Amino acid sequence: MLREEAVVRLVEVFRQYGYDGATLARLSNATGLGKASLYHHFPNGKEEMAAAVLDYLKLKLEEGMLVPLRSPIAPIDRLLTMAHSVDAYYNHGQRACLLAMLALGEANDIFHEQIQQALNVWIDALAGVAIDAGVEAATARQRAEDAILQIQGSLILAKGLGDTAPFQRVLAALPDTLLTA
Amino acid sequence: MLREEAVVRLVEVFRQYGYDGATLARLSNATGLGKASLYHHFPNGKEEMAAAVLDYLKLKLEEGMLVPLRSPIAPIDRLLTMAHSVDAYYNHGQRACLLAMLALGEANDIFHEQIQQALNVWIDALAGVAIDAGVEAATARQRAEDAILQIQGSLILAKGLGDTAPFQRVLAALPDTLLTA
DNA sequence: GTCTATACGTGGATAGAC
DNA sequence: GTCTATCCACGTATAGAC
Repeated sequence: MLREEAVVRLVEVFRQYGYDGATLARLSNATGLGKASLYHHFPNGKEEMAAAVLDYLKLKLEEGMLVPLRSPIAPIDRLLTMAHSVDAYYNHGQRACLLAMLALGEANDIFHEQIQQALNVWIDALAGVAIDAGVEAATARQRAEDAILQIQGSLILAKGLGDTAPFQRVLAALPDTLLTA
Repeated sequence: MLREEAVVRLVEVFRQYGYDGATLARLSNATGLGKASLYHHFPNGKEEMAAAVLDYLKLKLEEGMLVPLRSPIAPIDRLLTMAHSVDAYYNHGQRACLLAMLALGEANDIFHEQIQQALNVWIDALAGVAIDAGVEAATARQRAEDAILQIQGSLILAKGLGDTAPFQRVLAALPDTLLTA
């Protein structure tokens, strides 16, 4: 099995169960690999798997966010495209965010650099759209942070309240959050 | 030791480490009680401890939010008071939220009712302030959800980015979020 | 590269003395 | 009401065969 293929399956386990909940049994099940085989691909065990997962996520954020958010179409249309992608990725608000999962717990101590970088990739890409729309750089950064923070918070409410309406509202308001005062 | 005294210490462990990370060793250390003593107070073990922690949190939310948010002072001043309390409670953005912690992981399956209720206590109290300020009920509810969602999201950014500025901005904007269009 | 088997610590939980 | 001692299952990790 290709390493990337394994990583894709590992992501889901860490996303759903968090770092502590991602047991070797679950990671083994999700990949179809025995525990010993996992150690063949990731000699440092669980910690290396999580690190690989975060590397992969950063890569995918760069591909999946930076490219569409820098396309030559109008800024508002880029944001609508992203909102659509985000809606699909989080299964309309029913899926937790891996970065939030890891950032909240102890795992943040170990993976802080990687979590920070991944968040910044996303925030920077969003801020770039606002800048393209004529927003001043510092303001654009703050609005991009607001957008991410609203997405993250709405995912918590979605899980906690069992209601994805706040998530949908946040996505619908996304162009406004970034481009309007 | 009084049960409530124990619960207060247990809260901190679940808040900091999440449900999986809250091991009996840590719960024992935090309370100063041996494992067997914990089972004397909470016969159903860890699950009962977490349930007690959530009951306690709901109680404290009712006391700590409902009362000040229904005081006879101007709505905007009630919100400023709450912002101050929230800032102190989350240690200026450096402390994770227990509800978010539990809502994101597997624990949400077990404690969903309690998590939902606690969130609703908070949201309802906030919505009440907006209603008192003349906002229509459905709009007030949405704005209250927005306020909570922004607080939760900003706490994730604070941990993930290692920067509490977004949290401070969210708190400063809180009266505006609830009372202005 | 993947497996079976295994080692070793820890987590959750209980028995029973005081 | 708290303790020490103990139990069993599971989590992480490794050895070594194929």
